[in-house]
Amino acid sequence: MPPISPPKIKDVARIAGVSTATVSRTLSKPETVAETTRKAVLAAAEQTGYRVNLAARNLRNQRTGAVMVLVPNLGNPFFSQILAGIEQTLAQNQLSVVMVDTQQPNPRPEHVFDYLHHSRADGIICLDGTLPIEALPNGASARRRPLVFACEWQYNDAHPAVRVDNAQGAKLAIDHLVGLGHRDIGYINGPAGNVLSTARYGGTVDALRQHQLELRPQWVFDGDFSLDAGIQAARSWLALTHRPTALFCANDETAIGLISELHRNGIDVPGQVSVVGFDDIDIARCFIPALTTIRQPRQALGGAAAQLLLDTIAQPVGFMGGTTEVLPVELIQRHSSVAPV
Amino acid sequence: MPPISPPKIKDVARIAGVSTATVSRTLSKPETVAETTRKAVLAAAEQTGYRVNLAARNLRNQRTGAVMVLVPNLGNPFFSQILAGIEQTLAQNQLSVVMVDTQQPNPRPEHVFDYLHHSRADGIICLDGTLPIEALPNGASARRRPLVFACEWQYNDAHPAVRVDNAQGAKLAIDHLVGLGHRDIGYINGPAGNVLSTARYGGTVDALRQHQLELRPQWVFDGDFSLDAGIQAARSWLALTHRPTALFCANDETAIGLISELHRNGIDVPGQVSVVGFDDIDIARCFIPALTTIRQPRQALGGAAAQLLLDTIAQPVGFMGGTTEVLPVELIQRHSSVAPV
DNA sequence: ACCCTAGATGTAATCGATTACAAGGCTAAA
DNA sequence: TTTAGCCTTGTAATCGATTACATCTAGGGT
Repeated sequence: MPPISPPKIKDVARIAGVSTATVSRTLSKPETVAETTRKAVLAAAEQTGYRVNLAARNLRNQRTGAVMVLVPNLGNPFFSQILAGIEQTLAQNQLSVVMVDTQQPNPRPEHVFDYLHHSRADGIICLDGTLPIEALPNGASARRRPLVFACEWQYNDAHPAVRVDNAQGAKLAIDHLVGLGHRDIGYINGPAGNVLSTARYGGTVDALRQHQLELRPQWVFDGDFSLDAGIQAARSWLALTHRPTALFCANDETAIGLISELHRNGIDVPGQVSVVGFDDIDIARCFIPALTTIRQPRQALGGAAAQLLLDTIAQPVGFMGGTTEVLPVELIQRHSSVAPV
Repeated sequence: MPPISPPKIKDVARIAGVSTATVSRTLSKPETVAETTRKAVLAAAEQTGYRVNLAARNLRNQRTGAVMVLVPNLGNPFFSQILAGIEQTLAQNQLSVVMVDTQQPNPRPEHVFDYLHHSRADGIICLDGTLPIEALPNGASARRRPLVFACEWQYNDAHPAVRVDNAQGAKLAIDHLVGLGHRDIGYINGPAGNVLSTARYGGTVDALRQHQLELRPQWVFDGDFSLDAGIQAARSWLALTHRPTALFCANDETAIGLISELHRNGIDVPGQVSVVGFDDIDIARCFIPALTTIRQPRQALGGAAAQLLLDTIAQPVGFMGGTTEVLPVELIQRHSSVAPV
């Protein structure tokens, strides 16, 4: 069978016996068209199975109907709920979601510019705080599309952002551990240079200081938010002569890797060391021991970012304020943290 | 500052002192243009920061440069690796990825048709085996875009698909448990009507039969791939008078929910009951006990689906064969399964 | 009966790129 | 010198929808 070309607005117009302008009006502003005409057009549209050609509409309307989401690592399950929140909010506004993994194996720097280009999307949600978005060629920034950060962000940056209160999360965790009686507390960090790492580390140091405690350098373990980072930290902890009695991890995956490796080496959590995570990923409540952690509302965060982008897009041109929306975090107390022996 | 309109091909042409046709040719087929001209055009393009307008190009070229991925639940972390595989392969082919969650709160049936519409995407990857893609209005199927299924699929369906050998996975799990000495084996199913549930259930029954064993109806627990399904199954198992000594779960999340709830009720895994999962999600290796499971290559599966779609798109029009690519699964033996007491 | 207005519809320009075809310039063979 | 033929470039149609503006019709007011 030959490939039948899809019906165009012209076909509908011909069948309905009107002009293309009338068809277009019927579909977008039905109230401006006479009752009889409207019925005829809708019938013709129905009969032909007409659907508007988006490329043509977008070209004419100078928009794309799409939002680009820049994800530092699509394969990381942490992002799935955020993406779901973004998608849901945008779909309700007839916008489609284009996902891009910013950690491509072939990182051409001009890619970044392509992402932000006006003909690609009506706006951008960036989950990657390390993307060099300021280094754009000649005057490109003036014709950039609205961009909001979600989750991560950039310092000294004028872009709107939605994030959780990471320092407050760290404080909740530390207060909790100190409240249980811990005084020797270690910290497993996220990737160096990551804003979340920095904020959570800073919050940890500050919170400890408020309790007249100090974060000893040898009790700070490098990490990268992965399970393996937790495993590595466990080995470092085991090698210490003077061990902290509690460990706060920059995220749940690290906490889980940590606990599993400690368990493999005969160390019981929380019996011999308490552990607190960050994120409250789904599995945290079913881990053994159930993980004490700082919950961040991931889906809501995605939804808020999408809404903020929609608001920014709706603003008069040129406006690009730096609203930062900070969502609250919550301590979820479970079984991986108890009073020290 | 006023919004500067972005440079168009006309502007580049004017600055380079050539026609728009020459600019277009320089950019897409440089070898057809004289050396001198090429340099002038490239310089002008560089100077203005010209980027092609994709809506215009797509309209003219009758393509969209995008692939639509239909995900049954974007928030489910299981899909993240598959999505990463898809994105990576497509990005290498200059295609962008539009993600759609098929479980919208407002499920208009004509949405399905919109997804498949030619002006939305050059092709579709569907991870949702339950989408009613065959129920399309008048002749729509003739002008549909290539579609491949990944992970899930539809029975009696002519679409290409990439999946793992689910029945073989079930067989590996059952053979493993029987090899350990188990004879009383239960199964926790996925959602009713889901092709994966059906295939894994069927594989389980067949494998048991090969060992002259039977899957007792009261040892089959309903589920839906969630942690809570595992928790529910644990309660059902606890309520049994005659309990199976091993449980095979339709996926890892269910297995983790199951083990956590058993643990909460003082039942040790694998001491009192062995558990095998399916998927080998990241955390499986760090769960306590480390989960014995059936690994499916999720990223590779996504990549293969994307490649299969690319191949289908490249085929002469009209061709839409039903190649089904089946990837192998692998038993990953860890610590949640041991010989019965 | 006549004019004016509001409402309905059609005409044609427009969005920005691509490309079939035409046309010009130049080389080389006759 | 002429002409065929190649290489390069320009002209203008095209993709499909939207919409400013022009046009036409019907009805109301005087």
